[in-house]
Amino acid sequence: MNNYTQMLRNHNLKATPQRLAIVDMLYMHGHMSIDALYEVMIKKFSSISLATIYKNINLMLENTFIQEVKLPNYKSVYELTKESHSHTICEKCGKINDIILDLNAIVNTVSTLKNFEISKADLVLSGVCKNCV
Amino acid sequence: MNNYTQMLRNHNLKATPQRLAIVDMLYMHGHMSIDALYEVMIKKFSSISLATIYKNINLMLENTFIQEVKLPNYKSVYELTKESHSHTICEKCGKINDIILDLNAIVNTVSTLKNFEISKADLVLSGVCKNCV
DNA sequence: GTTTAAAGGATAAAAATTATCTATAATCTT
DNA sequence: AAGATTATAGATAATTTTTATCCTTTAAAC
Repeated sequence: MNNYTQMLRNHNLKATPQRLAIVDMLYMHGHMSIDALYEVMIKKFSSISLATIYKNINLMLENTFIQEVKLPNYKSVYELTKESHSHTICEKCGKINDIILDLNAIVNTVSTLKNFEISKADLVLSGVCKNCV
Repeated sequence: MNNYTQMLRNHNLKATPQRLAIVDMLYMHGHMSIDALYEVMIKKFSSISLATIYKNINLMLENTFIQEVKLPNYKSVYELTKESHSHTICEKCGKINDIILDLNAIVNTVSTLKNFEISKADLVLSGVCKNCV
């Protein structure tokens, strides 16, 4: 039994082949839209329903097994939950990357300045990656 | 002729009453979803079509007269284009606020570290505002 | 005022997402 | 390991969201 099986069960999710494949795809690709996910899944499960993709994505979101990443000008993508991080997106090639940044200074500033208790900071940096300049 | 009339024309948009009202609503409310906008607009223009809202929002986006703000767990909201800024959103009351933060340190770090030319930084801070603690 | 080009409203169409229902498969119990 | 239990997959319909079309009206230019 691989580790995703157990991880899914720990989140009260049955480890179905479809689900394991979704998790596997997200792990391999890093970030995927619903469409992209359906496209790769249909290759493995020729009769998979789009509803199954949606249902599973929503369930996994509720169980914080995965996270939604909202991007300017693009559709949302989904990724496995991991250490808190930010994202870069290349406006030329569309490549999305994780990047771990220390946002403590900013978070602290806002907390004290505005009396706003921050629980989460979502940062997306848009631009041009080194391969596209 | 008020200033929005001229501003719309500068963006090659005819200054129709509906458009002026949309701009006015965005100015007054700061951030509005499509639904919220339609709700207030129907009060002024009892026969306005939802399509008109969508068409205008999309046109104004293309002309960068307004900006879309994508928020975790919420629908997108729209705001008049102004000086670059970040957002806070209260998880209790849903209130969205603008906040001007200096992200230069972070932007520079990423630029040099990852060779990524940043053109835009979208930051949303989720948490609890001072009124909701 | 007349012309013209764009925009509004009504509506249909398309796209995206969610709900329903039944057979099946995963997990639990023994 | 076999049977009982429960959640899930798939098919499909329904709903929601967004866009397109078509014709009439209106803003802006002359």
